[in-house]
Amino acid sequence: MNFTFEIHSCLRQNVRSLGIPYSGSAAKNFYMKRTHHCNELRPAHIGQTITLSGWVHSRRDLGGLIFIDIRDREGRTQTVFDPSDLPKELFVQAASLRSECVVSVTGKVRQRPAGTNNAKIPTGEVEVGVVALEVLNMAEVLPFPVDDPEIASKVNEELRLQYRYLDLRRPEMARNLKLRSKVAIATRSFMDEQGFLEVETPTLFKSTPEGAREFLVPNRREAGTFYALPQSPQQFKQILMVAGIEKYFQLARCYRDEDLRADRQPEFTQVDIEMSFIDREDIYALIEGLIKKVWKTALNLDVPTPFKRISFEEALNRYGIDKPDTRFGMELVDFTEDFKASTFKVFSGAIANGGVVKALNAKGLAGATQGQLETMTEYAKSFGAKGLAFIKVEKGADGATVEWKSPIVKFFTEAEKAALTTKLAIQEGDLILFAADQWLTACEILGKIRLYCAEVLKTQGKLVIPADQFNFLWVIEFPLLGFDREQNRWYSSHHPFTAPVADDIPFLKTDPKKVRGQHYDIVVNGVELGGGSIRIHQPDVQKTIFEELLAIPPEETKLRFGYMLDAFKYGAPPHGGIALGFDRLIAILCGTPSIRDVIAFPKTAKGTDLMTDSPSSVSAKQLRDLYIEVKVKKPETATPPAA
RNA sequence: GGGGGUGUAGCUCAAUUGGUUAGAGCGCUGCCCUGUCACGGCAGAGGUUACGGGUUCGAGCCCCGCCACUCCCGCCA
Repeated sequence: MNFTFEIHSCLRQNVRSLGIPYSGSAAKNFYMKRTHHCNELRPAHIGQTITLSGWVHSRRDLGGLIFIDIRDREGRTQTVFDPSDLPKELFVQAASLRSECVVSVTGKVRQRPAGTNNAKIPTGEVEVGVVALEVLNMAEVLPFPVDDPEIASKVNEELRLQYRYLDLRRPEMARNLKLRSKVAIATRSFMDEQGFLEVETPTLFKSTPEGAREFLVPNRREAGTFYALPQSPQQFKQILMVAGIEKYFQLARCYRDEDLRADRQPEFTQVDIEMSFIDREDIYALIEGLIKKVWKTALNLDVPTPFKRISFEEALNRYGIDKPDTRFGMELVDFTEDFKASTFKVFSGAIANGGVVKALNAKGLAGATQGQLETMTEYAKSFGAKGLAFIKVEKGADGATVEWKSPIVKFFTEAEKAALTTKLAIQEGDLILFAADQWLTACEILGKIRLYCAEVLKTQGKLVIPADQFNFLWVIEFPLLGFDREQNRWYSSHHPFTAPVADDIPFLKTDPKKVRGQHYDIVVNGVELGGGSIRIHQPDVQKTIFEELLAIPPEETKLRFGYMLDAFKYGAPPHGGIALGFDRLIAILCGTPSIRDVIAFPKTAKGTDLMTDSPSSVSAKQLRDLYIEVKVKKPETATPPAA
């Protein structure tokens, strides 16, 4: 009671000294400042008078006694309004509070009565006996609950994005943002310890229409010219190496105007890194150190290093994908030799055409439904295959012997069957799936099916992957170039600045397909976390790549990359770098499949922001200033003339 | 650009084969309640079944269109 008086008289004094009339507890500009966060109070605080500020998380009104849990960013604490200690009006005010009102509460920390501790929250041994309440703001009834994690996590994402400020109040979302901040800071401090400089690069850049579609920004000062938002700071960071920065990093915002996915947003953040006078090993060691520190900071886990390395070719051969999830087996097995002379023409014919036969054993999936087999067949067809060959290994009709149920087994010889049994370790209950096609296609078909089978086995409880298992992997020795049949020309598998492996340089002009790039991807649990390369630092090699292999006309090369080739003439050090997808990194650490859950204000699958309703149309004057004429117009919502 | 899924009360979901007045839990409003923490009890309000057409005696359900969200393919040097 006395304390209440003290606070109010103190407020009054403060207000008077500023010459502002004080209107009691309704004063808007001054309030009781918090002394503790809502996750802080423990038995050690018993007896202290403290102040909490935050939101009404939940209210339990027992009539003669009211419990209110106050929540702030850090946690929550139970406060008790007991009419025997309080002025009546204060108790009435407490009864009128509803979820998410903003309050400051002052009271005495006390032990909870025996048997009423709440083991679910860290502050559950104590409570605050309220002596003063200040309502800082009322809240309307919410469009969805933020206090119940079970319901809140199921709320339609559309609604969550529209009221993102409410969604972010949920402790689960607050935790994600907190972890993101911690990791960003750990990254900066690690890079600083390693001698890197954080340099900001422009986000108003030049259009370089290789690769992803760009966001364009019209230039008001010269009609018909545009900036582009960078897809990555690639060129700038290489120029910084020419500039002698030696070790650069940046938490860089990047923009790509491509369709979205759960793990792709039109703007995203990458940990962008570049170093001079290094080779691939230096990058591996640096990133392994960074990951170690990040995992320790975020999850208190010790990540073993160095990471395993696997070549692109081996990754495809064993897992059918260049970002393998190695937390489970089900590897692909090659049967090209075994079926070379098979009477089953689908197999032997593919081999005669220069293709391969591969198979995988989905252990325990013999009971696959017709629908599941159809889904897998669709995957195969999407790669151009005619169908999907399979064998269900099940108990025979007699209940004792094991039978291979499949439309194709009748074509197999005993030797072929024996090869399958041995190499795939076939047992009752297995499902064997085949791909017979060109090497890459066959691998990719089974790679896709392998992941699908794992999903099915997971839902059936036959495959269990611990949540804290992180299989890091370097994928290396990618082909430098791919060939586009339709356009009849070579393209960079990654980007045109990637240096060829030194031993392969002679093949550049004779057999480009054979040239491996000094490129590396860092993969964890089937997710591509990042990638990079040692760059070309000799202008003549770079020119060869641009003009002879990528067949970009010299004038165009000059127009688009001239400044870079120029820079390289004046002493470019050997250099290389890497970029890690920061949003994906945080999503993995948070255990969520969608990066929207780790971005404060993400966009929907159509690239809109439901809270601000952007993108939106602009005024005719704005368009005129930018020399822009809009040809296709969205029908405007007609404003009815005023009555 | 293409394929799949979803859309019913403020929220999460039901609604048999197309058949009476579209239900439940939570939330909300009112009343009661001094140890709750998913408080409890009683009562009540709340619906253009996303939207626009169509078929039918009759549509939440079937058909066509359209919008939004979502997952995937293409795309993402």
